[in-house]
Formats: sequence, structure tokens, C-alpha cells
Amino acid sequence: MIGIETPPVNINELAERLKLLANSKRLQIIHLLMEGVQCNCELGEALDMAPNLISHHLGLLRQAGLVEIERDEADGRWIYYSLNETVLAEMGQRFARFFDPDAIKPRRPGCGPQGELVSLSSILVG
Amino acid sequence: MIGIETPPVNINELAERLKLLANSKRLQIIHLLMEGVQCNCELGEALDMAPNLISHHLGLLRQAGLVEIERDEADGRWIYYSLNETVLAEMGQRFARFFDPDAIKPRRPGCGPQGELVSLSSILVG
DNA sequence: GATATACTTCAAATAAGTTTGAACTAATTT
DNA sequence: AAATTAGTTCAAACTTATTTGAAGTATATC
Repeated sequence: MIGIETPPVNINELAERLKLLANSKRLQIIHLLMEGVQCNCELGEALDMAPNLISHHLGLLRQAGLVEIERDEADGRWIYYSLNETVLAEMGQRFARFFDPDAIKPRRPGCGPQGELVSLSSILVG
Repeated sequence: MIGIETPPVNINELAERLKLLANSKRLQIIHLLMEGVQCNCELGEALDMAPNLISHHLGLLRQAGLVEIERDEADGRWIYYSLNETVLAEMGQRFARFFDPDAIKPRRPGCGPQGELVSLSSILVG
């Protein structure tokens, strides 16, 4: 055990979010949705992927709240997908907060020859 | 094929970066390095992981340029790891640029009943 | 009511990533 | 020079994620 505070962010949760995005097919889908594309068939055509695969990835994105659906009012067979702007923004903020380069603290010698010297002296002095 | 510009970012590369970070063990390592922790043994103790596993994950982070090493001048057995602030910042900027909620364009009816009407009329008119 | 369309779900196959355990360097100490 | 220490590398076992192919919904058209 070493004397470091537990992280203020939930690392496992952050890893889950990153896993969701760490896939080029899903990134492509997100990109197309941002461009205004809206249905499974159009995504499939643009990405050259089978509809069930698109559906699978959309499902994962949907589970995370990043993608939302809406059926066509006139013809209910068509489903329109869109990004949840709020969730996207919230994710971005979390990443920015965790990977903030300004939060890097200087290395401290808690280990190695220097570390031992320090801990020895801190025991002798403090 | 549909008329959307190719993305200005390299999606595969972005996915690779995200994959690197999409792992709770590596996030924990990054977090500890940000806190100033510096050697394999200390990371291992803090995370309750075998040194070879730590080494494996550090290796991946190092490949991506996110982590750098330095040997102790007095006792070369000790290796000190640290984060490359520039690379971290650059990654953060890339994510922010790709996941920018303000870049979401309105849905356009290129598909479905509405889409067909639009493309029909655009053929007839244009 | 039968057929077609748009999409989803399921199960199996494949691929990729993670962990483990052992062997291996490199540097230092005795 | 033998033993120790800090860390790495390798191969196999294990786990998780992705893809494929087939079957299944829901809605709409003929």
C-alpha cells in the first residue's frame, strides 16, 4: 500500500466508455451520424457492412445512451438513428478531465535508491 | 456510395489510440504515473499486479509514445517511467476534435420515405 | 392473408486482447 | 564469480469482442 488518494473518477466506468468508442466501425458510424446520416441501410451502404452488424454496433452505442432512435411516422419500418449531443459532450468532458496534461505531478522518489534515502530521512527527521 | 466527404481524421488511427486507453489496468497505471509514481515495483504494489503484467502494459503505452523511461544514474537496475505530457495533450485534442458535440449536423433525409421524395424531386428539379 | 421491407436477435465461428508462468537480461552486491 | 534485484520477453491458457449466417419481429404493401 502506498499513500495515494483513490481516484476521483471511476476508472472502470471510464474504461467501459473508452471500449465502446475504441472500434473503428463504431467510430465510422458515429462519424456518419454526425454528418447527418440516419438509417441502418444508409450506414450499411456507406460502410459496406451487413445490416445485422450495423444493428449490433448501433445496439451497443444505444445501450450507452449515445445513440437514440425514432421511427418514421408515415412508414414505421424505417428507424432513424441520431446521436445524443448531451451524452457525447459529457463523455468528452470526462476524457478531458482524466487525460488533463496539466494534472501530471512531478515524479516523486517513492522507490529506488533515492526513494529509500528519502523514506529513511523522513523516518529520522519526522 | 453516398455523397459524404471522407473524414478529416484517420479513424483507424484514432481507434488504435482509444484501444490503448480502453483498459482499466492501463488507465490505473496512467493515473498513478500522473500522481508521480515512477517504477514498476511501486505500480505492482499499488495495483496488486505481477511485474511482468505491469511491464506488458507499460510496453504498450511506451510503443504509443505515451510513456517514457529513464534509468537511475546511481543504480541502473531501477527504471523510472513517466508520461509524455505532449503526447497526452495531443491525444486529448484529437478526441475532443472528433467527439465535438457542436459538429453534429442535423439529420438529413437521404433515406426512408422522406428521402425518396427528396431524391425524386431533386432529380425532377435539378 | 400472403409477400416484401427494414431492422433485430441468436448461436456459432473467428479474431483479438489479457493473464499466467517460466525463462531470460541487465545491473548490482557480496 | 555466485547470488540478488529490477525488469523484460516468450509461449500457452484464458477471456472477451467481432463477425457471419440464419431465423425472427414489426410494419407496410399487394
